[in-house]
Amino acid sequence: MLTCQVDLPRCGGFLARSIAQRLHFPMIEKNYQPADIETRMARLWEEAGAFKAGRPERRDARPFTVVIPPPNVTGSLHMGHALNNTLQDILCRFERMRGRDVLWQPGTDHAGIATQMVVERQLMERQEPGRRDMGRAKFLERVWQWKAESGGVIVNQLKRLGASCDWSRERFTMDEGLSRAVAKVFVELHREGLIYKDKRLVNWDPKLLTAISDLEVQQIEVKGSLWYLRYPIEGKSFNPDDPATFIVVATTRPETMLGDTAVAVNPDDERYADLVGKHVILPLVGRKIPIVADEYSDPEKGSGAVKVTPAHDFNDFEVGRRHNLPQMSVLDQEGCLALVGNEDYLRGLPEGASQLAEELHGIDRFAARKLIVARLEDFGFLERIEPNTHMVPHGDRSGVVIEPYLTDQWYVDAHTMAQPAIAAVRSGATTFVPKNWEKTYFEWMENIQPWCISRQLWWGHQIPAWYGPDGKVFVAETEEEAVGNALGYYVEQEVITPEQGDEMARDPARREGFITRDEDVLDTWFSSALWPFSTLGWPDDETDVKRHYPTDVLVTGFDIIFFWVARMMMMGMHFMKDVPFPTVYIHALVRDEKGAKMSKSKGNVIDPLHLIDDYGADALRFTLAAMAAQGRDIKLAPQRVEGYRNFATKLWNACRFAEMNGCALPADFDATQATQTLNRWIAHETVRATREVTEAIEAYRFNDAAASIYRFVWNVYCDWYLELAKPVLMGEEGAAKSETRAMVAWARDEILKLLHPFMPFISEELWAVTARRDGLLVLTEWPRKAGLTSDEAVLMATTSPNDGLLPPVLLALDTGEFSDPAAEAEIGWVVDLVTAIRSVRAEMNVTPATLTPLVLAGASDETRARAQRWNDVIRRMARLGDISFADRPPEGAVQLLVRGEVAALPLKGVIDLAAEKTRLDKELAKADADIKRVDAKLGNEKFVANAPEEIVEEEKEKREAAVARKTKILEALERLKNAA
RNA sequence: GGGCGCGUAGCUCAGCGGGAGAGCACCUCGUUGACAUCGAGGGGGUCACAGGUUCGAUCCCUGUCGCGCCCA
Repeated sequence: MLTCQVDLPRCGGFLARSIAQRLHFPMIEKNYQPADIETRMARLWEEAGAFKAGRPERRDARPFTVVIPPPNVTGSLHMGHALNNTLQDILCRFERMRGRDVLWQPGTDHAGIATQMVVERQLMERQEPGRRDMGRAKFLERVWQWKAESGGVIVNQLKRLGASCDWSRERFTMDEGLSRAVAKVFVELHREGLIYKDKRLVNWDPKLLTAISDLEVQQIEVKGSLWYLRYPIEGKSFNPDDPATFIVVATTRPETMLGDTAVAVNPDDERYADLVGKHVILPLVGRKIPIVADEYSDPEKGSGAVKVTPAHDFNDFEVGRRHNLPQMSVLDQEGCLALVGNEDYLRGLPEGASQLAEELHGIDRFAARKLIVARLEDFGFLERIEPNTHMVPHGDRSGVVIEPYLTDQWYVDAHTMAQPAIAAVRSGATTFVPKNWEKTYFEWMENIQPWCISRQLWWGHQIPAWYGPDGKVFVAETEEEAVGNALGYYVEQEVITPEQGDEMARDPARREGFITRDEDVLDTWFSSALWPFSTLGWPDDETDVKRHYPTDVLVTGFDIIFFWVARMMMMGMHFMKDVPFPTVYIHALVRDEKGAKMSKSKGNVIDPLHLIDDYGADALRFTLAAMAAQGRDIKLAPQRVEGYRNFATKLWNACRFAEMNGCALPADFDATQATQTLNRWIAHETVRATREVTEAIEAYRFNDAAASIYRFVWNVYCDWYLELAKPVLMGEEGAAKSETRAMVAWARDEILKLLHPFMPFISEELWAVTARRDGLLVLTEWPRKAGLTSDEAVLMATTSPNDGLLPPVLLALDTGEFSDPAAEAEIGWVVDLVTAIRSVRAEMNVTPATLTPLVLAGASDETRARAQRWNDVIRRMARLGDISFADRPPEGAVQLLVRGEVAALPLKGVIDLAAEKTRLDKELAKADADIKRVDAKLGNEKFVANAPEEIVEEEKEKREAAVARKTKILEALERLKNAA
């Protein structure tokens, strides 16, 4: 314990420093240097294993579990990560200090497409053989190699941000355990019929050559055209000038006309009523196709007739199904016309059609569009072209136009799996914060489509399905099992002999070409969906699943509610029979200061690492927390970060001040037992701040929590408490001084605790250098709300959320015995008096060097006593000469109203009497306006009758105060007149 | 077309049934014993618009206008 017998400031820095050194803790450096602190504190936490879950002393504590939204292994920290992880870290550090056994589960996502693209690009840049030339095995080796070398960048960046994850438990979606979870889930869902293979239209990416899910498609508005084509009616001699010989169809995709298998008109469209059931001859191709009636065709749009191309359009696919139309692909994987050798296309075509096929074969879809339109025009089939702005699907990764494409893919029956997930949110088992996101969730879940989970990529979890020579599929968790099943089956079917079966089972080379594995991999989000339990060891070891599932809260952005949250809900409900988290906190998107989404192409990306370099991780974190109000996007201006860096500096200097004044906390100090009014006041304010910060974090109101601690530190502790304490700290030794020193240190320590979740680095550093400590701040107990007994605190830390032992009273306690209205009244008076004097001095242009006297006129005994007690402080802070008392204010003095009494500054000769009259007139007008407004209310019978009693009481008090004020102002004006 | 959200001080944003707030910017003053990364003071808003509910509306409801996002 440090009790300084020496008056440190008078001895100067040197002595203070040497005393501190003898007491074995370092002095606070003169300047706040975030970079230096961050490195050292990070190391300290690491060495102490501070973030480890399952610390022995917390074995019996209630766990608090959060799984990180795994960043892409290719990623680097952007503002969204910074926000997301800051908020999670605030919660984790907060609960850790509250005694919980915190597991913040970190890890990264293999990010199938993104990672494969990165490595492919690298191969290209190095002019090495491409993926296909290299072969699957070798390519995958390269990806793993890349992952080992540069895959961990983002993890280190998260550490720089201060993320208190249990890094010893870092997982990767493709590590062995998680891969086993993926296989098991696939096999079980397949067995239950919830995963199946189907041939239907998918969103095909012609650049990446893979199917993608609906969610990976972005609809982008494109200025295109609407082409009006004339399709000749069968049996009539086509004449471009005779509308009776053709039907006009409007299309945005003329190049797919080669694959048309019908023309559709609306059944209610009278214009075409007599054509339904007849046929048209497809221009250029010569194929005879029917005219069908279908609701899909909108009479208002285009010509009212549409061509139907079931293999290249999602709507047409449905129309085709309803009318039993053939599905005819005319494009290949890369979006080029595929006509030569295309049996579906060539079947039944007239002589000469193959010539067209040869001419157009292999041409890219967009070039083909031009060619086909030109050719249609040549023959009079093109009626006109209209400009047309419409939505065109684009791949979110490749950026190219997506092609609806007919292929075999694996699907999850999302509709069935969504039902329990919907019910869980309906019942409140999981709630969204803010609540309005539930609507978005329901909207999507209730209209969910089959989820295409297969990808024609190499990097990812290869689908655990094997095919026999007849295409029969064998799904199993391991190759051994699948092959066993397959060989058994074919032996039984007498396709092979038992001896052949044995050989194939023993030697993979022998079964090559007989049994082959599905080449495709799973959608990255398939493994992400298992994250809340796969990272806990499922299915191999359920110990941690039992302790940590369901997790406590998920913190994420709204942009991945569909991608991730919804799918975790489905998988969690299915495999764990419970929600993955009772609360989903959805935070905003971080935008640039103009509100634009940050993107590389716009060049408006603010790099969080640069902000950390410039202002420190603490300042960035505090900024993000302070701006994370629910329900609004964050427009980030770097200036805000600078402001919060200044806040850190302010705190730094306040701690230096405390140190220079020998402020230290005696071991047995009890803040509630303070005797000095000022000290009782700051204890009261500290408890209030504690309550505000605690309740705000509990309610996920990060901005309120940040605002509370900011205001308390700067506008209460620094601006008033330390200033008011100065005369005591500079004065004679004694009980008052000792208590004040202790209280300065106590409040400082409470501040460091409250601030820690937001600014972990500087708070930990200051914790270390301001006193000898038993342990790190990160593991120090959070200040309890007043009235919370230690038994209750223990209960809170050890009770599990579902056992109903947590009494509601713990969640809403007031300041209880810490409240001290008397202290508030006295310090409030000092604050008001000083503020009023400062204000009028500035207004009257009194230079700071001028020490004016103060006369308290007609002061009550209480005011006289207060003025004497606070004489030094008031004089120093308000730049006064001396303070005296009188029955009436002296003539020609400026008269201020402070809590109903007159404080006069005799400034005769210093001030401009006319200006003072103007000032008083203004105040008089204000008082009159107040009285008038209140009178209007109180004069309203309905108000008095209907308004709550306390509101009416309040209004009456306001009126009395305003009237009293007015009286004093009138008196002041009167005296002013006499002085003139 | 459907859904969600937002229009509050010059800027970025809190507040959300009972007298308009913060930070930054701006203006004035300041080498006061932690801090100029600071201190003191100040100016600045018919809370988008129009109706309605209410004793009372920036706040609740309806509509209009403007902006953003998501889904078709």
